[in-house]
Amino acid sequence: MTTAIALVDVNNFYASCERLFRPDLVGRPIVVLSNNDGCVVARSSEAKKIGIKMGVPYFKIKRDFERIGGICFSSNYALYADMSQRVMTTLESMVPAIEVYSIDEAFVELGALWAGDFVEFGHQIRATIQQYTGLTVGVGIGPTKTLAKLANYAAKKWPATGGVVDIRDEGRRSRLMAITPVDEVWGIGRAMNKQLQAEGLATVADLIAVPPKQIRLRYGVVVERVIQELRGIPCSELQISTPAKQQIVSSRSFGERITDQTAMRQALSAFMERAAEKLRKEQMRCQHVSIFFRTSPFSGNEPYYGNQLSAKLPRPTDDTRELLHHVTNLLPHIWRDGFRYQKGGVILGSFTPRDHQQADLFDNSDSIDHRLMAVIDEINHSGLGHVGFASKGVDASEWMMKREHLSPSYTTSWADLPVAR
DNA sequence: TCTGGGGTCCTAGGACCC
DNA sequence: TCTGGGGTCCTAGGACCC
Repeated sequence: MTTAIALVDVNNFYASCERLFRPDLVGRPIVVLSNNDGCVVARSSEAKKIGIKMGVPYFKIKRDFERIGGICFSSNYALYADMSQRVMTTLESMVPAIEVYSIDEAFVELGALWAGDFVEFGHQIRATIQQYTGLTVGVGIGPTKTLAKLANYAAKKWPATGGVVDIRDEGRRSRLMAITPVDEVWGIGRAMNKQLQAEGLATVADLIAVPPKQIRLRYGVVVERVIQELRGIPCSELQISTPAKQQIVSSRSFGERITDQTAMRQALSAFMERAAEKLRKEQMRCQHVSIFFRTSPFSGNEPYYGNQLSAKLPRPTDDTRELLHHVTNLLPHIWRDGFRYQKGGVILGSFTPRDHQQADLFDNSDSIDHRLMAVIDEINHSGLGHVGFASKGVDASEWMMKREHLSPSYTTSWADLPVAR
């Protein structure tokens, strides 16, 4: 038998995490909101059933949703990250190799592991994760990642499967493809779907029937690989070790619109502090810094302005002070008065490992700076207090994001530990 | 009033070189 | 009217993902 890959993902992950600690909410529709309590990013099955769409701005549905007993939560990433780790650890204990693909899903190498029936093993994975974490997963099995994804879709779509579907069998596969819309395929997004629909390709079966010679020309290499994978030819290996990051973004929508440059400088400085901390955690230095900000692209009655500016640094750095300096330098070049800015952020790029640095013959301040940053990071991670830089200001209330429906940090803060009675 | 954040990969096009 | 061309490197922007 050829190799087999499973995609395991948690059903309604964020909403399920919230309900784990609120058994009183069983059966009630739950949504989880994006930062700033902006739009819906996760829904319980009840919320899906009553037609709440992914990504819809919460204010548009709030009244109706709450009237029928729906409940909303702000995103609680500390909780989700911790629950995610528990799921992944459980999974790791059951199989030889996994690729953690996102916070709530992982590709699993099944290979020669299981002499018996993979479907049966899938059910075993489900039962174990359910028992250890209280969360329910779906399992899709196929010869390639893209097919495992497709199988996982089927496991969700048809509850009668019991949440586990294996499409290594070609007959089974083609029956599924004949009734699955193309946009359910991993890698086919909105734009490509539109093009495919216009050409009369509605199902996955239609897509893989396109003559191979035409594919690259008409749809590009990305779709070419997608189709190969759908035909059972792997184009993407399991990524077992985490690849080094290529860029770090720190950005936010502001709690309130920013209209003056000082506030923007402070907000971007705060983002830069976080980005620099992430950079040091990766043990990297960067040689590229960008800042960006924009007004809301949605408000039709206001003029739009957004801009981005980047700087190349003379030598790689991970020093917060130096990076903050660039924020201050870049900002005036693209700042325009008279707009109400809704979002901003910073991007770091062009990384080199910290330990492979060319030493400067005449300058040994490097090691001192390094120690200073290390001490700051240590203090900030200790939970005892926070050391920051003056450039971000002292009052962040103006642009800080809103999280008015935040649940307690049940699993990551002693003070919030649930009490059993 | 109110519309996420953090990533990757690919491509087109400009700058520059010889 | 009247154009070099090929290669490389870099960046911006788009598409996609969760």
